Amino acid sequence: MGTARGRRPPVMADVAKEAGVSHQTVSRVLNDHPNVRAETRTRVLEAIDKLGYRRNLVARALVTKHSRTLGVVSFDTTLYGPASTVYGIEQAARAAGYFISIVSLKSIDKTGVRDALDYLADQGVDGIVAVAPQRSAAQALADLPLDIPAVAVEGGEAGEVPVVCVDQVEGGRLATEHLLELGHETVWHVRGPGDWLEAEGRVIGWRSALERAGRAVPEPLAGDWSPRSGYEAGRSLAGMAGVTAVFVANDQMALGVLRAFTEKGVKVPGQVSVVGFDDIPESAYFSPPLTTIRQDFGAVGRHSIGVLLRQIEAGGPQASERLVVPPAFVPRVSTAGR
Amino acid sequence: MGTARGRRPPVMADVAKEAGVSHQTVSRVLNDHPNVRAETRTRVLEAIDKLGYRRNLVARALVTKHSRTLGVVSFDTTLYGPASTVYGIEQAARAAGYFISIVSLKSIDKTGVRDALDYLADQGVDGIVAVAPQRSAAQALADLPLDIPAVAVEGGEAGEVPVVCVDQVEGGRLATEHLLELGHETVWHVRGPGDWLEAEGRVIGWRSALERAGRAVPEPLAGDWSPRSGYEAGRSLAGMAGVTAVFVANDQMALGVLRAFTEKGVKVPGQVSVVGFDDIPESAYFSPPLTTIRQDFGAVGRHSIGVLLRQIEAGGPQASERLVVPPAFVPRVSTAGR
DNA sequence: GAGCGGCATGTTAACGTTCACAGTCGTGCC
DNA sequence: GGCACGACTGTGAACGTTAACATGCCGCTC
Repeated sequence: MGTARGRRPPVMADVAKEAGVSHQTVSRVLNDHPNVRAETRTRVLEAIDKLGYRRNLVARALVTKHSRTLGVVSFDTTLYGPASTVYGIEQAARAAGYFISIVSLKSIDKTGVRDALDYLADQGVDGIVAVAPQRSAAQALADLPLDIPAVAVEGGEAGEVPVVCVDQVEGGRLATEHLLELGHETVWHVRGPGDWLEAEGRVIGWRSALERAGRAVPEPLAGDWSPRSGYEAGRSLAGMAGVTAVFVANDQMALGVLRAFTEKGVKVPGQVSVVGFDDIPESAYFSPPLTTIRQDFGAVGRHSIGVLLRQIEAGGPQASERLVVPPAFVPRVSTAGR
Repeated sequence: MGTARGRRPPVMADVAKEAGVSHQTVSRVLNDHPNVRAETRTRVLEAIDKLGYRRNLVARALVTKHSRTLGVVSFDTTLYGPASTVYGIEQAARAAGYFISIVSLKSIDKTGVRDALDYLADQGVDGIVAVAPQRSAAQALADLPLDIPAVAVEGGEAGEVPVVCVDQVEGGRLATEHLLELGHETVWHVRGPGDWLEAEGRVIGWRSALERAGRAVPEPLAGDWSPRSGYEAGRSLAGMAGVTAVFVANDQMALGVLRAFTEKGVKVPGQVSVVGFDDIPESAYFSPPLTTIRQDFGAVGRHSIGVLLRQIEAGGPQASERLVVPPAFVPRVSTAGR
């Protein structure tokens, strides 16, 4: 019928007039306020439907001071790990009725983190999830005086902000113990970049497993998560005597190691056993299929949103907590007994 | 210097009082309005600095009707392609001073797309980038009466909305011609899922190259992008006579094909040559390193934001355009002459 | 039947910004 | 000396929503 006068989208007042009530009653209907007569409610809903009214969330945010938007700070969302984490976060947030605003950082310096957080704070997010896998990022986050609820994912020692992470140490231990149980004398390690907490945790797990078993602890080889760095580590390892088992800190580097071994004629798992980390979708089809440690990114996302929302509902930073998600061992064919 | 902590954050009026001017003058300084005396400007800036004032973007958005936020709709951002595209979009948007709100869809039905767009529209985004690689998604987008500027990435035939995409047909052609030039009689194809426009484009490029050369066009094998489906296709191909060259629609499936060939004892590139698509970071370290077609996701992201911003600045949908990014051929060792 | 409490609704005032308009100067020109 | 004009600044009113308070009405209690 004669509804749309002008092109301007309808506002609450238009609905109110159409339904013959006040705009406040419309607001009440929209916010499920209990004290509205059923008959009035349906009349309002009909008017809303008829006019195609949509509530203006910006105006709402202005007065409530809640935008129902969560900020996410991340690094290189092209990598499988961060991408999966962010995906998990996004799904969990949307399920809870929140929007997600994302900032992907290239550089990891303190300024970058500070800028990203400011940027999000400016926009009026209700809370922030920081995927902070590097020591420097975690540090920057911890140092920042935050007036907004926040959660660190894969962040370091619980400081001000609660942390949700996968138990990297346990993962490193699982991988190493598996290799030791197969009868290997010791286990070599290709580690991730020094600044990454995940890399650190895996090293710790690996070392502690070796030490507990009373085995020699070889010097870890340095990698940067890329297949290329794994390839180079693999070339080194292939030339060394006595290497029969390698724990590589992620699947991509493990691929590089496998490649190097193939080129050098080193048989996997015949001569050397290899364990990766992450369980990327590809690793089941490496040559040979890679034994690895799986991280449940979905769970990490859900937990981080859970912790964050609890904080928001409580109206401010809570007692800082640390939630640890266990990793899972995924046996395939790249490992074998001595 | 000392921001008053614990107090209500300062607003424009506070700054105005501090600087001894009106709130409007503060607004002018903030918006780089020309008619402000230099001395006044510095006084205002000092007051801003002193109070630690930050402009409330929500209030600003309410009156200007511009949120400086762009919405992104995507599917399974866990996959390398979508993840990279979204990353490119995010970087380009931020460089242009825009925020990014993301919705990752699981299901691809029309309702899902509609809901996602509504969700973003509610939030007051200034424009929408839809990563719509499936026919159904592109269709849903085209059918929707959008009152917001939008761009489709990897969307189909240019309908109402402009499209930015990689030239998939050209990519398929490049891969196929490369194999033909090496002397192969014909080229087999493991295609992506039927609903995906990218899969379709690659099939078309492959077929047209074969037809132009007057070669037989084998029935393509169906895949779903996963390494597993590639593995199964590979097992089939390994059992067929006369297969010497295979063009696989993405690198992940190519990995599965390589794995199947390895298990069946089929030598690559000795007996069969394989070409992939995407150039994921891993593919240089497959066994053997994979010849493939690279997509420039960064360029796609930049272009889509460019097109979208042009539309926004023009104040509404423009003449629909179609921007095509060329793919690049990346030779490695998985292909060889007959 | 006066008083009271709860329900259903309306009225008015925020929220913090920008926009439209209205001043107030000082300057240059005839 | 008056007048127009431009530079600079201030005033009031939006924007569309929710919060706080006010108002009427009904039924119940004493």
